[in-house]
Amino acid sequence: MNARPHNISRLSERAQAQKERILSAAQTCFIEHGFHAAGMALIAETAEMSPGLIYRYFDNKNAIILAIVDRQLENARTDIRALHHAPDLAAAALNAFDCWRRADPRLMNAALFMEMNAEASRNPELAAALSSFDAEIQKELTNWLTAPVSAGGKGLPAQLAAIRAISLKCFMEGLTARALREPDIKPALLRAAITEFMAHLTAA
Amino acid sequence: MNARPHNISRLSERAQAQKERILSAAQTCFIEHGFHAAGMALIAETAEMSPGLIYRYFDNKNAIILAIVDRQLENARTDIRALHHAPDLAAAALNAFDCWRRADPRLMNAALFMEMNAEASRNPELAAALSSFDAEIQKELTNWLTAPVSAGGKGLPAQLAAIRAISLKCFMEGLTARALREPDIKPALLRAAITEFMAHLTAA
Amino acid sequence: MNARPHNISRLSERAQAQKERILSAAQTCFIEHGFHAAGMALIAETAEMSPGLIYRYFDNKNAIILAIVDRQLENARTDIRALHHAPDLAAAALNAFDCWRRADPRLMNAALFMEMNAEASRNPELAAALSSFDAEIQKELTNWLTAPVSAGGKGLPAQLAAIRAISLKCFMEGLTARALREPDIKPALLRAAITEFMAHLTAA
Amino acid sequence: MNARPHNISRLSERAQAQKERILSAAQTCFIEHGFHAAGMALIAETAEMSPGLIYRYFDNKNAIILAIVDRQLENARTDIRALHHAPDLAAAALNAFDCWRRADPRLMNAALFMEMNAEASRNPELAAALSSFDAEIQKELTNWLTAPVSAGGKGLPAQLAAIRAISLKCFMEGLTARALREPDIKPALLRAAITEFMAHLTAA
DNA sequence: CATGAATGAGTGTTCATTCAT
DNA sequence: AATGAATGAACACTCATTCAT
Repeated sequence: MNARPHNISRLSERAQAQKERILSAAQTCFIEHGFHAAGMALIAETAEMSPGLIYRYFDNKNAIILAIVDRQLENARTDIRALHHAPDLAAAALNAFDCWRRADPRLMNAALFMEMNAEASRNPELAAALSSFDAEIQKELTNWLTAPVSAGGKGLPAQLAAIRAISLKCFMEGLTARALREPDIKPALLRAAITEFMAHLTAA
Repeated sequence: MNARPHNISRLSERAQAQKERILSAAQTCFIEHGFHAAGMALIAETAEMSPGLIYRYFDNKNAIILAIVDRQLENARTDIRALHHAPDLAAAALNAFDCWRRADPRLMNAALFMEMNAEASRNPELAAALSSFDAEIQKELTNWLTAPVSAGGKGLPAQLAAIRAISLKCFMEGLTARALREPDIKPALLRAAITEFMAHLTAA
Repeated sequence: MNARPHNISRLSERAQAQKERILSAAQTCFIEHGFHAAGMALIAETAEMSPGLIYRYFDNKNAIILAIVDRQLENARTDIRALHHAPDLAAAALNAFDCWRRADPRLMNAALFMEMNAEASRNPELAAALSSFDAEIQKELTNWLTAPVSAGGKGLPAQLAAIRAISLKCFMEGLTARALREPDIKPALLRAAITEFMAHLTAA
Repeated sequence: MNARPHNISRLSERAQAQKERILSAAQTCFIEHGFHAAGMALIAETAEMSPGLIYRYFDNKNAIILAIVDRQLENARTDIRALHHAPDLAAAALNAFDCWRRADPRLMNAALFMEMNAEASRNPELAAALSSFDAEIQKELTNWLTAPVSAGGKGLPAQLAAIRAISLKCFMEGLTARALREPDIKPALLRAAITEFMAHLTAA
């Protein structure tokens, strides 16, 4: 009766699972070796499949890179949104810092973030993805900073909110570099820096 | 008698000049194409010498990358020191932003900075260089922030200065990402964000 | 009792139909892309079946090529026979020229003819097929040229007929190359050349 | 004194010799396996060099194919010109037939001719080369057929000469196919066919 | 009978590195 | 000291063929 739809669904599920497997493997490889040094053969081996099979699911290596970036951006979006409604902003930022240090293939990762930025300066498609993501984040942050306090916002005037959003992006992205260069930074210091900055950020 | 030392010295001078020529060429190529995409043939051509000759002065491509990173860090050090004595911090930061956007082969460059960070996450030697550089900068910034106003400092207590130094590093490195992703950001907005942050940074 | 034969016959019929479907698809693909550039996936798609299924009917791609060549030769045979009884030889040759230029998947095609000849120089099986086809054509042409005029022939002595048959084969096959290299040749010129040659051919 | 020019000349000589070595190897491979089936690795091995080295002398495989075709066309041009001044046209044509059968890498070869034609239907650059060659030959043949007998020509009117040139191209190219399909054709028969056709061709 | 996911050897091409000169 | 021709392993990618379902 519904046998056919069920079958179709299962096939599609499998394809999706395969794509996921490839992306996870690719992310692991990219973090470990970089976009260029991670060869398709290594990705295939990591994904436990033949190199040829990857091309059934992705047109080429660049498509994989783009998909990875999309995934990372999606994670970043989630992080940002969590930031909005966090009762304790500083705690949320500290948690993000912790994530960045780790190499969990499902999470945003500092090294990958650097690689993405570097690669974008030569890969226009990737640059476009990052650019549109950036605009999106800017808007979201501004919305949050302008929203009335009663709605969980910070009630800042629009002009100031735009400026503060830029500041916040700078600070958070700079934190990414910290996660790479001082992964063992004294938590108390880092917390203090973040807390202080967040206080400044949301001040009227 | 002293003919030999004299000769050696002249040879050494020449060797140094050759190394310099290679590094300049390499930096130009790396900024324009990235570490991976810039081939030895291109570097050799840019340095106006044969590919083979490069290997008389550097063991391999990686050694060149290391040397370039050292050079960039030296540049960054100079920038930082200039920042200290700048009458107008915000103006200095804005100027730095401008430099990053450009691909001037003699200057620190945002894309190369990202590439360095990405590469460091796989190359321990490079990571160590960046780490020690980081510590150095942290110290220098702290010194500046703790120095009495009469000495051009900001007169902050040591504990607070350390925290603010971290903040400043975050902000400035985040600015690097901005230079890549929003090279055409409205200058007024950027200036406002920087000015505001700097005021916060040096507040008691 | 006769259920089985009946079944077998029906299966065989179906198998034949499938083979036909594959060959038609393959011919279309080969004409459009050549033997090498036409992949099994494309042939399968054109035949509206899965790649795997093709291997139930043909051992490998080469077997398909062989079968296609056989088909093309059969077409050529038919063309030749039609030529015999044509009231106007030149018109028939001109018509053939037109067919060769086109990429009609059901007709002999100039590019495919070249590819066949090229491939035959490496594939003995194919060479043998072409050779025996050639002998057959030679015989048929000779018969036609020696047959009395009353029987639609040209009434030439056997020795001369053999020579003229060779000439005709040369000319017609050369026409194939013309179809490829000068598909837009002025029809009047071509017609004149063909007419003149045909007159020479059948002269006593 | 002239040491440098001499050196330069010798280097250039070497490069030329290498190109020649590659082309000879490639031609051998192409004749034996076809343009597609002959891989760069095989060509390199045949030329007794590494695959990478080939790319110092040719941009890509297609450039090699084009160069081979140019070489073949140059040979064909020579053949055609020899045909003009031959006291015995038929003998010259028979000699050409003999060359085509052989696989001498320096001579025009029937199998390669077929491959060229087949490939041209997919390779526009190659098609253009063949097309311009064809126009050149047409002109040369027409010149010869219209030239006064006193100048070694055949003294035909221009219109007729154009038609006969087409006929000759057809016949000679058809002969190519004969060389492939009936390499062991009875020489007497072939000579008779050629002689007869040539007589027709040059008749007023 | 039929599918299409999967394989893996193969493709043309690149490039860091070496070495005879 | 300097060259640049030469290497060969690696790269991203393709495709005829197989096989579990």
